Amino acid sequence: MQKKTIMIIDDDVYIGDMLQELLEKNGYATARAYSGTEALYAVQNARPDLILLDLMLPGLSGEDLLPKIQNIPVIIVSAKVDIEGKVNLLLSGAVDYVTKPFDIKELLARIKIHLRDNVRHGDKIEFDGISVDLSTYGVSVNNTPIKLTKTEFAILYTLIQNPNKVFSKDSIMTQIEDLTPDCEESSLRTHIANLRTKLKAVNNKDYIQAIWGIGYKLKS
Amino acid sequence: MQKKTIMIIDDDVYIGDMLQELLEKNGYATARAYSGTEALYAVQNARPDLILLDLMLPGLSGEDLLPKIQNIPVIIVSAKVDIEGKVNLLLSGAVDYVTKPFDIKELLARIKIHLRDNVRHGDKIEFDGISVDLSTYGVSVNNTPIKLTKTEFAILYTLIQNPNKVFSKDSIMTQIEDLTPDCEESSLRTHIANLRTKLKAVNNKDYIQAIWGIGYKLKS
DNA sequence: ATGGTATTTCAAAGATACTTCAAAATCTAG
DNA sequence: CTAGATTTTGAAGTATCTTTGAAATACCAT
Repeated sequence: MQKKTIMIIDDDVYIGDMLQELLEKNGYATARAYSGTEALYAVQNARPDLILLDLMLPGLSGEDLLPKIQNIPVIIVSAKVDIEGKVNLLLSGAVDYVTKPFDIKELLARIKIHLRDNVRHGDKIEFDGISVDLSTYGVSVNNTPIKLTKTEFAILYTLIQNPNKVFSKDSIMTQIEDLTPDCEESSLRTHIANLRTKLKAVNNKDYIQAIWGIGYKLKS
Repeated sequence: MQKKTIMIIDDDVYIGDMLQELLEKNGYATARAYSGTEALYAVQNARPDLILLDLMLPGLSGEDLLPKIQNIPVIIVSAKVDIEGKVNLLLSGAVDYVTKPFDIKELLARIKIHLRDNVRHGDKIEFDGISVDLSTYGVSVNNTPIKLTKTEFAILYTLIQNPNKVFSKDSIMTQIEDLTPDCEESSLRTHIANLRTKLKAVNNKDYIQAIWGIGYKLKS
């Protein structure tokens, strides 16, 4: 899988370097910007997957920059006093914030959440046109509702937690064993086949890919 | 329109304050409770339209509090919930959950959804042509009054709290057990059937849908 | 290429859950 | 106490889901 790019917008070189090193050690590509005005330009060029934004910036301030960034998740990284009006920040486009000095693990965890390739709205998860809602047991593909049995639902729900991740047959069976305690591999194969057919019926796309000798994954 | 009241049940003052500020900026009235036991009392007094509930509470835990809250949509706000736990929470009355750290916009979106599912005027709830009035025990479909037994009323009243949400048979039986303490599954099935028939008589629409192996829901 | 193995597909049998129905038991109002 | 309404129960019928196994196909290594 291709590396995700995270842009660090901070005029403090020391902190910026530290963040950059941290992120690269954790498998992300990075880009930097040191002022608000520069950032505005750099975002267009680098097209990062996520932005870490310091509020205290020379030139255009972080608060002013924020509304100009569209469609890229922004995490505010700033001193606590700056974040007094945090609600306003969240309303003007930030997806999250962490205060300096920050906990490294927490920052990484939040980055991970906002980089997910599936989208969660509470009990509803969406991925590449598939929507799965746990509270209504409703599933739709491209907004067309489809009807699944509870086992098929459980399998899809398992796979969509981590799109593109390969699940072994055993791990899938473990996940759904509360529902179907005596589900053998042969049954699972049939359930997968049925699930495939139902998903495919909408837009003729085969979402479920078999990884030979390993298991299955939900592919985009 | 009158402001909707949202009750925040969380012992973490920092998070609670943040939520309160956020909600009030978005036009909601708020109420607070800081422990499970306090919440139990406060819910009766404030009669909120929706509740945000943290699971880790001093005194009565969130899991224990949940079944005691009736007829008010509850969104679980908690650090970690596994899939197994989610299903149990949803089946025991929660309408949704968000995990910390959460995305503010998603939380607001979820709140909005659960506040508008059905329309409440005091004791009266309406959904898709069905009107249920708790104070008079009156029910009508497309303005045609129909006569329900008190058990049928209780079942419908449970379902209409959260249209489209699936209720397990157990959770329905729990909701109505004050009226009918020894209601077995077979009885419930008959009540559902009778309720169906009466609702259907007006406009030939089947409002109650069985989700095979899971439970029932009121569908639009 | 060829053999061995894994996956896909298919149909049918088996298991389970739901609906309907009628009768018995219980409750309630007068 | 009685009549009517409500609730419970169980059984028959129906619909749906799950499992199974065998045949066909696809994949991998030698």
